[in-house]
Amino acid sequence: MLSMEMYPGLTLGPQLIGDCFYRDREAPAHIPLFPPACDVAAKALPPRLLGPPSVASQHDASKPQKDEVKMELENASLWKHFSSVGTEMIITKKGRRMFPGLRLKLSGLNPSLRYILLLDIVPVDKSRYRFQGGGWQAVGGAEARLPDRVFIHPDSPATGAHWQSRTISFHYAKLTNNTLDSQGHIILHSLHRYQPRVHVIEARDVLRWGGGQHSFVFPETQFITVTAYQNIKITELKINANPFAKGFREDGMNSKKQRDARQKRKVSVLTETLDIVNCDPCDSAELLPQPTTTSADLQALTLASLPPMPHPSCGFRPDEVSYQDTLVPEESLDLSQAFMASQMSDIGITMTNGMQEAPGSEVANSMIERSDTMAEPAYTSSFPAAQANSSSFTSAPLPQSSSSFSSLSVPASSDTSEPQPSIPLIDYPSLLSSSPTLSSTSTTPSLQQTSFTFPTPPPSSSSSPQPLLLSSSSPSSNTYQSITETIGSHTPADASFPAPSSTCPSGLQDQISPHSRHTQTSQQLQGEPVTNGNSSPTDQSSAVFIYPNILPTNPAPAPITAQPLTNQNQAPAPSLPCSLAAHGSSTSFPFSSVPPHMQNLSFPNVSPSPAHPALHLPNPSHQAQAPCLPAGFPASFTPPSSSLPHPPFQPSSCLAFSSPFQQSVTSAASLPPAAHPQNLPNTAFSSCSTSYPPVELGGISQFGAAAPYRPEMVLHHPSLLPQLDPSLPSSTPPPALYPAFPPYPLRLCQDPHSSLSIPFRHLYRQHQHGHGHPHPQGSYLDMSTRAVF
DNA sequence: TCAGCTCACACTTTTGAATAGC
DNA sequence: AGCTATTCAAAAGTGTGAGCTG
Repeated sequence: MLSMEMYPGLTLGPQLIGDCFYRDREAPAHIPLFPPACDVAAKALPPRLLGPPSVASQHDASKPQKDEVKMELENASLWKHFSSVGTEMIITKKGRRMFPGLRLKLSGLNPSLRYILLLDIVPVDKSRYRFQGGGWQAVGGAEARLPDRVFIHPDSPATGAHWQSRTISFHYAKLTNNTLDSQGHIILHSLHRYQPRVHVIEARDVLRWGGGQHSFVFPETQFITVTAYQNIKITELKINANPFAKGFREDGMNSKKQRDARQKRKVSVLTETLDIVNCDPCDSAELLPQPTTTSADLQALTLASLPPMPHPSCGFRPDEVSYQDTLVPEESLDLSQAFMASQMSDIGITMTNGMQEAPGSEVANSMIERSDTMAEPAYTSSFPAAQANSSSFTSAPLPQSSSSFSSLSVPASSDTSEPQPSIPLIDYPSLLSSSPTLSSTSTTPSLQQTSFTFPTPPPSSSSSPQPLLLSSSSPSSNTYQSITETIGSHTPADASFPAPSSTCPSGLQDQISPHSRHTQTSQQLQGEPVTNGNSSPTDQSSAVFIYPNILPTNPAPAPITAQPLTNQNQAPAPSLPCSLAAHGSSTSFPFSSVPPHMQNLSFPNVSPSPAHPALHLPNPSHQAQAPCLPAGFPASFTPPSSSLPHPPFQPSSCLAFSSPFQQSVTSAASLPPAAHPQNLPNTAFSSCSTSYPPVELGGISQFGAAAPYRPEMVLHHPSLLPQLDPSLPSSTPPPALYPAFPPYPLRLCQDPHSSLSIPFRHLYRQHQHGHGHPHPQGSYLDMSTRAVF
């Protein structure tokens, strides 16, 4: 289930609402892809079908070793170096990658189950920052929260074996400050402080958000967004650490010296051009390279005057400049110097590891990023300490103890139900530096145990949203593992990731098998190692993800009945009003922002057919109020900040906080309009979490004709759910697989369009061309519009 | 006036098509 | 004909700095 902290969009504050309505106006023809009926259906679903399996959680608790999921930040040292200076991330209109990138190591996953990895970035506080006096100062309040987007790792979904067999990198994720971004990049405000988060979700649960889900936060990955670097130290660090910026190094062709020389030469050439009379062909000879020249300035000048062809004497080495050379900076680069120098001895190792990486620049980057894992410099974040007055940092709820290392079981609703004004301000840097547990090789993140129930939010009267961070009332251990509270019910003990044979007609499986094969082929073509993932018998046939139906009639899903997280007040649903299940039409749904092999979501039971009354819930207000939202949902409701509370983490600490995705919008709605999330009472479960925030598939670049780079998978938080267009004609709906609300299996397909069912193709075209939407690539299956109904 | 943003620029790396060789 | 290795050009990523904007 989506927590409001995870997906602030769930709260649908004014901003989001406005956004939704804006979209609606702009695309009047746009039909909600995700039928509100589902919300209704979800609301009507019996609690046992919607909530996270508490029983499983308890069961898992008895077997702590089984479901403990660990995540390590492989390049933690690099991050800490940056953080010690004050990490800045450039954001541009076109999107900018993060550097350092998130390089993670996962363990504790079931090798045979498939998981989806998500990255999202949330504000740390509600402050805007300015670089003053050599440091960042909070100045004023943050700008309105932007639509939250989620970046899905391109490998998703992949088996646990796959994730655990390699370094996981999110370097494809891009950050932008373009609020109208259609590329699916993560939209951030400049001069704001953010915290990346990584979520691990069982693939088959991704669309139902009911299965085990783990969220991780690494404090050292916090950064401040900028459009131009403010801190020269950061610039130097980046230049020395990022291969793409090699040209700006002292010995690079784009170094300041070289640039100055070029500029000088340019002026000189211009002068010569103008002064034709005085032009002497021999004059240029003065600038010819002098092999014996040792003066850097002269060399630079010489280089500048050289023709494009590299000259042996110019200092330009076509061969890879050794890191020894490039990483050892000038005097001014004390930080990077110390750091890089400390890594030199390990480069060989890191290179070796890097070669195992996925294709792409990651290897190059990994060469550097990995190197950081070997050394552990003293880490002191340069981010301003929380200031009671100037920064909302102070207001952020803070985990109350260092015990947050341990994963927390979802606490009782009372755990965090009280505001935490009394929580001492946490000086993030100091905490980090004082951490005794700082790992020299990796960082174990804060862990956020969340449960997804998606797309069928548990209807509940529960009104208690779950703060992202829970005060660890029961830090049971110092382990950094999360305890999957819900995985048990959804995760078969065996490794099989079943296209539930028992529930899935063979016909469908046959139908989708080609996709499965195709997917594997695609992966191979992409050079992505198809590792253990396919070794599993289940994987062999499960390229098509048929999510176990959680319908009342479907016995497959395990005992979700007794989950403590589930809203016990959920109204029983004798029948599912949601038409999705009724038709049982297998509809391919392209996630443009999803990796090619994942671009299609098959909704076996989803029928876009307008014939289904349940799909006709075009009432915008309905969405706004949602099934989960009480009628009295305050229009002026202030979206609870998803800002991360200033974590009292210790640097390597695993801040375990239960922030189940099962965030109840209802609960948010029930809060005082101005309620701050941090002050919101914590509920272990949510009633209709996912129903509300419409899942918005933000920029689906894959759909675009010209995806600038590898498919990035960014979802708008409010719309992780593929939406269905009830108005679209349903052509030859496949036989219903499930009588009731469908589980939205994922269908793997290389070409999203080819596998699209007609209705969805139409939908896609509609998005792309239909109403003149500014997004040229039509990349947005912008689920956020769902909120507009 | 100035902080912040945009864009063009030069450089580097990555990627994939084209080609050659076996 | 098929496979592998090499070459090369285009695309993409990077920080810089001038110019623009509010």
